[in-house]
Amino acid sequence: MGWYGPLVAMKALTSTRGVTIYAVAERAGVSIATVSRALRDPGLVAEATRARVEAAVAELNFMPSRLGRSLAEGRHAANGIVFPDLIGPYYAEVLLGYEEAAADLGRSVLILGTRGRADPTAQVLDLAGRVDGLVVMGQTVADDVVAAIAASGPPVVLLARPPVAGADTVTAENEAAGAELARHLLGHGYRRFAFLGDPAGSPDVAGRYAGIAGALADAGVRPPAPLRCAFDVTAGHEAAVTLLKRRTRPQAVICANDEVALGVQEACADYGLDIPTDLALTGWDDVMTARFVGLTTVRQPMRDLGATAARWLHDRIKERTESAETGPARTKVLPTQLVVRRSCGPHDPD
Amino acid sequence: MGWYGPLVAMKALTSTRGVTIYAVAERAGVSIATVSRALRDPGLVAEATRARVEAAVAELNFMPSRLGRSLAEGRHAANGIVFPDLIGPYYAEVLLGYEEAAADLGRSVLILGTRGRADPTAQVLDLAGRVDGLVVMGQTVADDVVAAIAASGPPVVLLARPPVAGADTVTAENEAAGAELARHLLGHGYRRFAFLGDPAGSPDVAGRYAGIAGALADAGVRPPAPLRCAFDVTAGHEAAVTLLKRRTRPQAVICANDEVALGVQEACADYGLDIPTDLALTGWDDVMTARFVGLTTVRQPMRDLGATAARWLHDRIKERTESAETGPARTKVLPTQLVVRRSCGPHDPD
DNA sequence: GTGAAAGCGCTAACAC
DNA sequence: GTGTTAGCGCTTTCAC
Repeated sequence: MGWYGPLVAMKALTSTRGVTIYAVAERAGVSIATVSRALRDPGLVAEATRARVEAAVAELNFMPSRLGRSLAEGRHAANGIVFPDLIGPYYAEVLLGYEEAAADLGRSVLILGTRGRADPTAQVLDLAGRVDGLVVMGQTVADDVVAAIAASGPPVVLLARPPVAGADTVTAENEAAGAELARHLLGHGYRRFAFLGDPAGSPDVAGRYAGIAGALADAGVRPPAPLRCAFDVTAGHEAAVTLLKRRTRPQAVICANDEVALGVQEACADYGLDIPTDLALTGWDDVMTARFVGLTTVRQPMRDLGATAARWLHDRIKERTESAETGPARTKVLPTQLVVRRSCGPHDPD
Repeated sequence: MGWYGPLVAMKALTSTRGVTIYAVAERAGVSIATVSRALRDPGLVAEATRARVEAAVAELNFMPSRLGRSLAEGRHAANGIVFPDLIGPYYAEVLLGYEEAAADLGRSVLILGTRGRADPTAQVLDLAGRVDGLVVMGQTVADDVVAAIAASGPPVVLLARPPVAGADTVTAENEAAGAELARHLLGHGYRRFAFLGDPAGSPDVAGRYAGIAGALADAGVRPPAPLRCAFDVTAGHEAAVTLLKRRTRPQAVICANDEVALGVQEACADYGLDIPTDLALTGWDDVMTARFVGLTTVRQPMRDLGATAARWLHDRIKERTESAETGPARTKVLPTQLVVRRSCGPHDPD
């Protein structure tokens, strides 16, 4: 904005803290209204006046207060995003896509991780009061909270979470990809499966499991009950230990995400089991490690998820600003892609 | 705060948008001052009055405006953080540590990625105007901008970046760990080294290179000139291709971070070179993939970096609020740890 | 082209 | 214990 001229200049006069528009006006010998105009639309002010204002701004090192401005304008020029956690590459990538797109649209980004806190409601509501629009990911707050915000707070876009009335929703394809993955494994000849992950813990996982179970059932194979575990390497490792102790061992282990699969891989190493010879293994997300260890997985467009959410939010905010009609809630499902590597078994080199 | 009772309630009366403290006061039959008191220090208000206020708050679904509150209080209750990028696990982990600690201290977090934009100054200054304290990481903005903010804006804590007058600094140990790494490799018997990464592009890398070069020189080995490359897998891959074309091949390749090393590993696979037989390889950071591919590296306390910065910032903010004396700038170097795995060569099983 | 003044929604003296 | 009122720093009619 204004004060990037004599950067290493003054800090005297008004004791530096809080150089207000009044000080600038006084120094320039004009009214605060003129200063405001000169700053936000120089065309409205006479050449000479503007020069004086600019000089005063530079000399006083003036930076308009965002708070004052926002209060007067009735907007924050900021967006928020709520995510369950930041552990693992998935959320970081989504966040990256979101921040990038939001910044391009000239908006600051506020983040809030709920990391399984008992009741993040208060924090989410607080966040809602700081932004012009809010993205809510996965299992972070209850539907009624989302609905309440969407109804009487800023617009909300849901990410990787089932739709709620009044909010747009962006997700990645889960069910069809799950089915495709299952069919691929069936093609390898496997008939005994295990599923590691908690469908109840995440809408995404629920979708993946549904697709997998459906495809297996269609092939006359009884879908495995999910072996519930958290979303990280340690949980996967532990779940695998449980699994490997059972009397009949599965031929293929399908995991809710890549990190769980990596935990399984660790456990197999401990037990002297070779992947894929002794056990086929698949993950989900296609994080960097998956590529380096040859893990078969399903790639999600993580950055795109974030970027799409940012753009949709922007639409809604504009809609409101221009007091246009509020369009109906939108839904978008971004495509995912099966990535076959060596962990699911041998393939003909073609 | 107030309005989490009848969540799915009203949205009428004041057209839902902007239920102010005046509306609550009117409905409760009291003054706005009383409403304010009832909300922020119930003890100051008579039992019966408070009940009426609370009822009004609930019925109107009132949520105090952050903007109004912040303007009156003269604080944002928010912290900011500026980072070069969010690609790769490193920054995400630091951010995680920061957000977590900040949230525990009751502060919201604003993020800003500069991702190599030409001049992020304006954005950083804008951010500075939205927060009570700011963390600035690595190579994002010039020193004079940092100094200007620290002098006449909110307190600043520097992260993974050389000290600037007026700001605290938190970094991870680089030089000593670099030396230790180099000595370890010398212990393997290697004498021909390569260094992949750009010391000029990051203070961290500069420190690592300095430590490595020093230790090599001490051992009578001429330090390699850095083969400059960016901080990601692709860059590492490309740099490795250049390197492997040279007439004399190094015995050990030391990389500025893990992702560069992973790129080298890829390139070696393409060239049919085995690690560590044909080439020893090391990274830096100890990201998840490093563990799974057996990469020797140096572990950084990434979350701790973020958490420490958050706490220091909190100290400074409190200092200012309580108009206490401003203590002298602090500096902290968090310890790092050499993690030896198979990529640097065979070790005696002990 | 410029100034005066009315807010934006809240907090905190200061009275009563 | 409660009400009045003066800001907090800016934007934006409405006059001149």
